[in-house]
Amino acid sequence: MISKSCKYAIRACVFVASKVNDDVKVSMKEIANEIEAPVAFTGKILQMLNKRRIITSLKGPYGGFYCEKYQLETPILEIVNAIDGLAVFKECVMGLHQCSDQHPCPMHFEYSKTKEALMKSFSETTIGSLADKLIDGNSYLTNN
Amino acid sequence: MISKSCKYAIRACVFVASKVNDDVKVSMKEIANEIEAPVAFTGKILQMLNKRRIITSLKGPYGGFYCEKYQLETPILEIVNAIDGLAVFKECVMGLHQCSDQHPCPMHFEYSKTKEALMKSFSETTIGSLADKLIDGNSYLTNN
DNA sequence: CTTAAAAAGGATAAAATTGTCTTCTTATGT
DNA sequence: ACATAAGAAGACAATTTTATCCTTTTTAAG
Ligand code: FES
Ligand code: FES
Repeated sequence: MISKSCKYAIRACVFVASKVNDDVKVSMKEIANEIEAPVAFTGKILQMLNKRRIITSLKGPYGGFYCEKYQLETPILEIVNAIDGLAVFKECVMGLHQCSDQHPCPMHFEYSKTKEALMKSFSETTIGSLADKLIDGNSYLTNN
Repeated sequence: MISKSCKYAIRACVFVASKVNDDVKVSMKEIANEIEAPVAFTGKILQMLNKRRIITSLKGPYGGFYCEKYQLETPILEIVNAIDGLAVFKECVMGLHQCSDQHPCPMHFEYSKTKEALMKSFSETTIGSLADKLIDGNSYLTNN
């Protein structure tokens, strides 16, 4: 569905966002530890997210990653777009080069509804709303 | 969403199934050509599908691949299972090792509904029904 | 029985994704 | 200014997925 990198990215964003009220920055290491990903690889992902202004980074001592208020409103769709692109929501299930009502594959009319729904759901869910669920203790970011 | 191999597999099955009334066998080459995949790679995929009895093969001159009547009832889900496994329908969107109501990630309750719906749709759609849509001319297997 | 056509199987290779290591840059406190 | 702590960046390595090539086996027709 979505790539491993993208899953790391979503978890990282939600984790960082969940710290916004504590007004602390979290380091690459802390994030990598939380999301159970290799540190250096986590770094790469955080870099991309920072470039896209999905999270914010600050170098130097006492530096790290954090979310600005406006960034809490970022839809999860933007994370997916930043890491994997939007192909998963647009491509044909059967691999035709174009997915369209005009030249549909046999699964198109059944399947494209689900794709749309999925994309809508990803675009309406914000990083902040997921962080809130975490904070409320209704859900988890780590295994066990 | 699903792998390139799996897309090839679905298209291959539907193509083979669409020939069932003509009572002909189709060769690896013909299939590869139709689904726009490399011949040898198509061979590997057809091999797996044959092993799982999703399609049937016959070696030798006048040999090739075909669908037996009962195979038309095979759900698309079985093709996905044969090539990619069912992980896409079961795994956590955010990458937790287990997806469950007891230990949900923040996206779980929103997302797992869609996953279920998708899996249901894949399990209720048969190879034969897709082949029929092709035959009716309502849909296409090739680009352009 | 021989020949030939086709799929099966195994070994390799290319490309994409995921992961690692080292050096460079920036910010902070003294 | 200096030392240090952190992310940024680039080169490289491992793994997985996709693709190729060659040989073997099976089958049908003559
Ligand atoms: S054309 Fe295949 S899903 Fe739209
Ligand atoms: S736990 Fe993440 S989708 Fe179910």
